[in-house]
Amino acid sequence: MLELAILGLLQEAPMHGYELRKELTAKLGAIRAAISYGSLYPTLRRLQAAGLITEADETPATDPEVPALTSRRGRVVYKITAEGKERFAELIGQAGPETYDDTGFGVHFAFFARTDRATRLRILEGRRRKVEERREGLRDVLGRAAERLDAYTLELQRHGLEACEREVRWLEELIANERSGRAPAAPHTGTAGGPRDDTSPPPPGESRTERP
Amino acid sequence: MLELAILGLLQEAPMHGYELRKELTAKLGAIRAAISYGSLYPTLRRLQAAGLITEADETPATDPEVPALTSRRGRVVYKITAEGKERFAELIGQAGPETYDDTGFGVHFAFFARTDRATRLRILEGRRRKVEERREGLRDVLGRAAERLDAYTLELQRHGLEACEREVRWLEELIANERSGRAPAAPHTGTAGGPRDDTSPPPPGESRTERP
DNA sequence: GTGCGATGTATCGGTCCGATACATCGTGGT
DNA sequence: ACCACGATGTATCGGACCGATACATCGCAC
Repeated sequence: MLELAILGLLQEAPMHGYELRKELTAKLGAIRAAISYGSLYPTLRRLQAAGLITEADETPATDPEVPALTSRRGRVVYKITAEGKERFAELIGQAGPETYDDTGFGVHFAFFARTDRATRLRILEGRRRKVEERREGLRDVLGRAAERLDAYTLELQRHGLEACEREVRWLEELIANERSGRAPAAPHTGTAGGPRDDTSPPPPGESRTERP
Repeated sequence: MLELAILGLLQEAPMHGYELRKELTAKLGAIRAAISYGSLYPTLRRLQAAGLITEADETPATDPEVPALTSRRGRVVYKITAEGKERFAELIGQAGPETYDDTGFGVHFAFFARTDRATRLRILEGRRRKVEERREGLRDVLGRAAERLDAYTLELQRHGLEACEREVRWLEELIANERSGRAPAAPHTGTAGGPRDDTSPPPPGESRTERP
C-alpha cells in the first residue's frame, strides 16, 4: 500500500522523504496515524532500485529565485519515472482482497481522482461487499453468542455494527453519485498525466466519513 | 496486543490454537478481521517458553461423558498459569500510547470486565484524548489545506472526521456511565479469578459501537 | 468407499511500526 | 556573541503481525 501511496504522491510533485511523510500524513490522516520512517525509507530505496522513481536534482523548477543554496545538505529529492507511472496505474486499478480492507480501500480512495469511473465503482462495490460481510458477522455474534459474552464485549460489537452500517450507507451514496455522474471528482491540478475522466459536477453536499 | 488477548481468553477456559482463533475472532470481530495463524502459533510458543501458559491434558473437565477419545490426535490444549494471570493483570492495566490506538484500545475494551473501574476510566479517557487529537488534525487539514486537496481526499477526511466525532460521543457516554456506576459490566461467568468489581446494574439502553 | 469441508498445526517471506541515532537549519533569548 | 531548542532531514534495527502455503485427520453425505 505504501508503494501505491508514494507513487501517487510523487505524481503531483517531486519530493524528499520528510516531505513525503508530511503529505502522506495529511492525505491519509483519516485512514492511519502517520507513516513511519522505518517503512518509508526502505520502500523509497526499493522503488528506486526497481526504476520506478529516480533522484531528481534539487530545486525542482519551483521557487527559482533562491538558486544559490542548491542541494541543501543531504536531502534526496525523488521523482517518478515513466515505469513508475505505469506501475501506479496498474496498482490503483487492481482488485485483490486487500484492495477492500480498511487501509487498502482508504489509500485507493485517496487517489480516486487519478482513476476512471469504472474502477472507482468496482472498488466502491468491492468495499461495500466486504463491509456488509463484516456487518453480517457482527449481527451473527450479537444474535447467537450474545449470552456468552460480557456487556463490554457486546457494547464493542454494537459500536462496530453501527460503524459498518454507517459506512455502507456512505458507500451507497458514493456509488449512486458515481453512477449518476455527480462524483465529487475535482480533476486534480497536479503535474498532469492522470486519467482525468468524464464530466464531474459539484461535490455532494452530503458528507459522511471513513475511519478504518 | 495478541499476548494480552490470548492471556485474557485462556482465563475463561483452556483452549487449543484453532479454538483460540475462533473465539478471538468472535470477541474482537468489531476491531480486526481475523487473527492469523502466522502470529498466533509463534506467540503461543513464546508464551509457553515464558511460562505464562502450559499444555493442559486434553478433556478439560468439561464434557466428561466422552472420555474414550482422549487427546484427539495432534491438538495441543493450553491453559494459563499463575504467572500468566499476573502478566495479564499487568498488561490490562498498563498505559502506553499503544493502549490508546485503535487496536490496543479495542483489545483492552474487550477485556474491561476483568479490570477495575479506575483502570477503565483511565483507558476510556486516554482513548478519548487520542481520538480528539486525531479529530483536531482532520479539522486542521479540512480547514487549512482544503483547496490543495481533491474532492475525494476531502470526502475521505470528512468521513473520518465524523467517525471521530461519533467515537468521542460514544466514549463520553461510557465515561459518564462508569462515573455514575451504571457501567455495562456484567461480571463474566468465566472460570473465576477476575477482579469483578462494584455494583453493576443493567447495561445502557443506548448503543454506539466502535470499529477502529 | 470416497470425496469434501471443517478441524488442526506449522513455517516462511514480506510489510510496516516504534525506538533510536545522528546531523543541520533557523530563530529567539540572554 | 553565543547557544539552546525545535523543526528539518536521513537512516537502521528488532519486533509484531499478515498472507500464502503445506500438510494431516475427522466426520458426514452421497
